[in-house]
Amino acid sequence: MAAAPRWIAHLDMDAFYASVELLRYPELRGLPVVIGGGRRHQPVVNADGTRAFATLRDYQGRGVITTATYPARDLGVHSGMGLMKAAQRAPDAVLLPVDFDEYRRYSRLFKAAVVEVAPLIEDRGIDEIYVDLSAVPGIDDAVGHDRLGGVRAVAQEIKNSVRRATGLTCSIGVTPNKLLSKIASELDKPDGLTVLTAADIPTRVWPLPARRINGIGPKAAARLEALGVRTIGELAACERGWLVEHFGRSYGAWLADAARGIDDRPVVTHSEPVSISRETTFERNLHAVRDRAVLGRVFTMLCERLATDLERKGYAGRTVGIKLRFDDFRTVTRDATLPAAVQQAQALRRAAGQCLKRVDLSRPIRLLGVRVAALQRAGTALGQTPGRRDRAAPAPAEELPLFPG
DNA sequence: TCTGGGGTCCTTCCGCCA
DNA sequence: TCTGTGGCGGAAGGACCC
Repeated sequence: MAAAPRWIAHLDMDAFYASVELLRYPELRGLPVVIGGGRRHQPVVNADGTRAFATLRDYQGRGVITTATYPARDLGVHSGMGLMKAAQRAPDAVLLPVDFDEYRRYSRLFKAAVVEVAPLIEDRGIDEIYVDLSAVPGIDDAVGHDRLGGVRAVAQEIKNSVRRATGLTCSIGVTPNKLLSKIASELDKPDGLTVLTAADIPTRVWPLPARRINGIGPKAAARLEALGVRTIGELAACERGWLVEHFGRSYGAWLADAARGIDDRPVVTHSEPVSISRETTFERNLHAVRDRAVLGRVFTMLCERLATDLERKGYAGRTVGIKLRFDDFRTVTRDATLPAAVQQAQALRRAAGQCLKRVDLSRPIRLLGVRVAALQRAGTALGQTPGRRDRAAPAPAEELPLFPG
């Protein structure tokens, strides 16, 4: 029996963080604004009640742009760009600090508004979701001569609901699967609504760059380009076997399907986290010996924050790991699996300290992170030993770990 | 003065063990 | 007893995403 046809929506909030900030600071509408650089650079209220904002020219540090308004993008700055570099291109652009608590609040608001219309949603981060519309009443109804009128009406209702709840616009793509919907939601940004069927793939999808497929990143796109494949259509014209030869069995076969618009992944309405981590990039590179004291304090602080996160979310984890990035941007990780799950900062610190001893620390360090994986619900499983027999246990931690702090 | 922070998933390698 | 094999879990790195 053929699977029932599906209608899957991808909803993406338009320039989400920047739009939330513009609700708060409406006087910035129409101006180039970038969000990024941590929590510094808060606006200052003048004596006459007006607000003074920092500009990019004031910025010193290693931050990157998290989001930019459309006028800022017109000046050649975009998310991921270093703020120092952006300052050269747009020194007068307004700089606002990130406020994740506020973005999370609006995230909850818009998701709740969608659930009112269609309850089956999959969280894909703070500003986007997938929605399974297949069972929404009226979805298959034609409207006048528009065979897809029901789909458009439901999608428009979702957009209206989000707008009412938040004052923000979003873009929606509706197609038979998640892969195509993700592409479709970007076709008419901002405030877009795009419905595609399989019949639209050759005209609407195939002309796009291969990079527009979610899962083809900069590396894969460059390799495809080197093989003479630039568009999704050119990728669809490649033989599956040839793609498997060049990209491996799994990824090659996936590329072949993706280019043809084939994707049967379900909308997943519930998931558990796999890992939780904390990391920080230093204002200046630190040296393991010379900056031992400050490294130790940061290391302890990261473990304490991680422990707080674990407790708040109700998890403990058996695998504790560290991440280091050196001045040459090389990244190394080390992790260790413990006999029992841990949650407390001291236990994390002890395990992470052991991991640290396995790394050559002769190069200057720019980033330090701590991670916990193999998560279990705290309380139910905390302290239980694993089913599998332990590997040879590492020697007991002699105290005086690296980075005392 | 390049390049944040918090995630997921996949591949490869390695050691252990049946 | 020795050697080969394959499964499995853990470790490390990399690509990708928001």
